Amino acid sequence: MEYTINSIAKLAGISTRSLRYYDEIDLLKPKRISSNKYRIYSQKEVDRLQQILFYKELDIGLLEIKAIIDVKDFDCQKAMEDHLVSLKKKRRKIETLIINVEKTILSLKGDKEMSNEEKFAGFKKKIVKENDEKYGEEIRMKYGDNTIEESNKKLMEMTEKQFNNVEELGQELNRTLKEAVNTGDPASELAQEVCNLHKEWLTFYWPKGTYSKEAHLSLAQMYCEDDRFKEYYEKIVPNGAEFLKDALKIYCEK
Amino acid sequence: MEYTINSIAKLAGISTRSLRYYDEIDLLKPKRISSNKYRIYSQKEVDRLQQILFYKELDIGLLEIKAIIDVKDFDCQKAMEDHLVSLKKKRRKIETLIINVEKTILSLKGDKEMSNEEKFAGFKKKIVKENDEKYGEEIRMKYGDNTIEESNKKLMEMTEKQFNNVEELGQELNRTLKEAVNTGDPASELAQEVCNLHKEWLTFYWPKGTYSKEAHLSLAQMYCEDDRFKEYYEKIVPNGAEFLKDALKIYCEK
DNA sequence: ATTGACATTGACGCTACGAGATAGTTTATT
DNA sequence: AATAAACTATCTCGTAGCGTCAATGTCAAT
Repeated sequence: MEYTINSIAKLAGISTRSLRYYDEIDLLKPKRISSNKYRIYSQKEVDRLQQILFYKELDIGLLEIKAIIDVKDFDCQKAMEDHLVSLKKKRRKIETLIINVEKTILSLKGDKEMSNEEKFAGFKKKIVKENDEKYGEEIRMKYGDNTIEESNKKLMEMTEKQFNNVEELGQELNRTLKEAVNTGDPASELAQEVCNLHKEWLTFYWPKGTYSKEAHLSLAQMYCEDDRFKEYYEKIVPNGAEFLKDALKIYCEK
Repeated sequence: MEYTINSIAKLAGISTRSLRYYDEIDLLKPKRISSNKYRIYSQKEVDRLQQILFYKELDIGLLEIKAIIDVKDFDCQKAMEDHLVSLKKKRRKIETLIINVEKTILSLKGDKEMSNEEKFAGFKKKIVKENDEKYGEEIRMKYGDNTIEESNKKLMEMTEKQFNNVEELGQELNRTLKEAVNTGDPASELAQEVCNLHKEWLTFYWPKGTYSKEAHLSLAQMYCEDDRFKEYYEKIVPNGAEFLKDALKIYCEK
């Protein structure tokens, strides 16, 4: 059975333009070109297209799809897991955006009730307390009482979603740190990505406008001097605290 | 105080390329151009840039930001609410992608436990039952027993998140339907968007590959002939069932 | 006078096509 | 057989928000 471009397009529910594009980028070549220059596809190409569309629905880029299908010993599972991570990252970003837009709308309304948030106040109070007990002293010493109060207030204002969000961010930070330590190079791209995540993570707990590279670096040094911090990061991965400090040094000074 | 392009860029933490681009699209013009063709900014422009960056952090497009800032009686709150809707839509999409990628990974592992899902099995059973009682008969008549069993199975396999997802989708469907009925035109863009949402909603409950425009259209006709369906959509908005049928006719036949 | 840091205006690249122009080919109708 | 309708082809521009050269001009310091 042979198909023209239109019949295969209708079969798959995509445009002929897409098929021409897939031909152009060598993702899906027609079986042959007829004498009148028409593209002729066969069942084999239909099958391949099915695969392409399957991965496309998962929002995977066309070039990666090509690799998945063509490269024989491609680690498909790893690709999917990586993709999952990037999707979760996007979700976190959107969650944050939604929360911020909602806050903006509330402030436009002049409405400061935030009643839903109060429902989680007890829960969050606990987190604040833990956070304060763990790191309160250090931050207080470095930046004064005002900062820590602001930080707590900010935490109090977090919605439950935001909390989940930052929890997930923390997990990603830890996971990426582990990977980065394996590279052994605090200047590696991965290590600098860790710093980015760490910065994101920090800005959740530090009040608005507090963040600066200097403060970030100073915190990094604390990480190694203070045994409690050190222990925390060592538990995640051996040499974690030291590595993070080195990476942050490079990150903050460039 | 006057600023060069570099100083203002560092101040705001963005690239000079961005500032040139903002100039190009008339989003942020420098106060004046010096004799050597350099862009010179003043405090006023810094303030404006702050505003721009605020909205940019909410992921609002530059052209819309321009409107928000420049158009005096711009309904900012409505813009934010619209934006919120589109963000939630994106979130839903990503949630679905995540679920599908997770399923793909599971099937790659050959692991069919889905233990987390089972936690919600009881909860979902209830939903399945309700769904079955409401619409089971009709679907059974039209498409046979096999389909409804598949449908239930599919529902059973849904994670709680997916459930929330489809709930939200249903709400958007209802909301959009209300708006569309107000236009009065079943061929309007909004009405056709309703059809799209309805299709999306259906594909959650119909087993894979079942969807066709014919089946969709046939369902639409049921909506009007059957009082229970009619009542359901009438409750959402007067004339809802009739309008949806007309819109779906146009949608399915084009 | 030279160097280095900063400025300028292009122009291409990125993603996955949509849309349109223009031209040739096949199929259906009169 | 003539004509119209439907289908095919290639080519080009546009999308959003810049990053990244490239080529060139300007300013401050050595």
